[in-house]
Amino acid sequence: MAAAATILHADLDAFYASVEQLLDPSLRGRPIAVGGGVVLAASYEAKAFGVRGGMSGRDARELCPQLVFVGGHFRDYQRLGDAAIKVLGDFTPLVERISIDEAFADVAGCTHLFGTPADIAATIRRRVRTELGLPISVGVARTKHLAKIASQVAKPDGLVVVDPDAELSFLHELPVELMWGVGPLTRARLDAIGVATIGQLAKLSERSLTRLLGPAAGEKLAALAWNHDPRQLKPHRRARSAGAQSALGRKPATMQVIRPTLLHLADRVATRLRAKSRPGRTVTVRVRFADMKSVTRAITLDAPVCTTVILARLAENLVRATLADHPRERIISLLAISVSHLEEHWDLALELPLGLADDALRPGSTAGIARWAADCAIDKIRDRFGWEAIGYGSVALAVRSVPDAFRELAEKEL
DNA sequence: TCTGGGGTCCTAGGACCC
DNA sequence: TCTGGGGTCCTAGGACCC
Repeated sequence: MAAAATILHADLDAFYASVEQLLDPSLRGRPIAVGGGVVLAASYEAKAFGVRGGMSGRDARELCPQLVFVGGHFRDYQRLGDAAIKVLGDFTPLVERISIDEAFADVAGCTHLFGTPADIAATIRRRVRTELGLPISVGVARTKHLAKIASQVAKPDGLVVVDPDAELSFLHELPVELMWGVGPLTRARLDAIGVATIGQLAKLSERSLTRLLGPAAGEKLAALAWNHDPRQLKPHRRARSAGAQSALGRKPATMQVIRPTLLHLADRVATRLRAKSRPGRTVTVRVRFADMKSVTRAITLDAPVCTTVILARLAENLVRATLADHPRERIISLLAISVSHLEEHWDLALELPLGLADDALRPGSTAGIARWAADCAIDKIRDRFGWEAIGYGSVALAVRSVPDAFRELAEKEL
């Protein structure tokens, strides 16, 4: 007998757009897009016209002239997303949140209290609908991969339970792009050899699959196509990196542009690292040029960093080196900073003199202590009066294309 | 003409160590 | 002439996800 299907995947439908339609009833039933220059989310009515997230506002309006653009109520997205995930938590502590609007849950341990997994899924959908006013789709299956696919199939506003005895017949009819890990490139490669469904993919020989996609990806997809999903549900995953980026349009690759932008990005990242006592040892920058090609450059330090100006200086050195390697590139379109190799928990008060990696910049300097103290003071003022009350990089604020509140929605808990 | 932002994971090659 | 083998860490790039 097959194991029971106890994994739920719950996914709020067209989340940001649904919240806007909830807050403003006049928007219900109409094609709407959250955002302006870029579509951050589209309602189902807009999706019917081909409007998709990530699309430019202009392209979206071309597809759907009556499209309504709405400003985002970002605080409400956070509040309602948290509330929906909390409904899952009322049934089991085994909840793995994937993003603001999506989570896995394993209900194996609570069926004696709340009924079958299908019952629980139906209750969750009903509660999210009545208590929050939002549509949510749920997939129920034996594995994460199947549960995730089931919730996609269930959309919009549906429930799909995959019977453990009928998994392959469910899976093999579906298009390959529903598989976890099949993006545009893989899909195109499969399409080129006439493979459109997961069943067709499953029938490929291991050799032709690895020749097409490489050994690791080929093996992984073959396993998933035959329904072998080793991934366990992990309730408490810690972030492995934290970063920030800023699209610049087209700007000359000069220090007048680069320095304030990097300071602003470093400020965002380092503040988050300090708030969770998680400095990191590896600093990576990304520079995107006018042709949208980007280059990364990284350095790994002996001691972790979380001081704003030190992170900014390290990033500046990396960007300088990158530009030196590409002397013909005069225009940049994006800068990014990311910090990885994060410490689990760093006691700043105890490790201060070693923990600042200031040596990497100025051997023998004790200025790191003063900088750290300055950062702490800024953090405290912001806690009381808000982010904009004080800080670095105010020059760069003018070029931001996306509100900070939206950026925060995408940030992972460190 | 323009093309967002924050992440994860994987790979390949090289340095280095035992 | 040919020339270990395994492991770890690091960098750079790329595909993918939400």
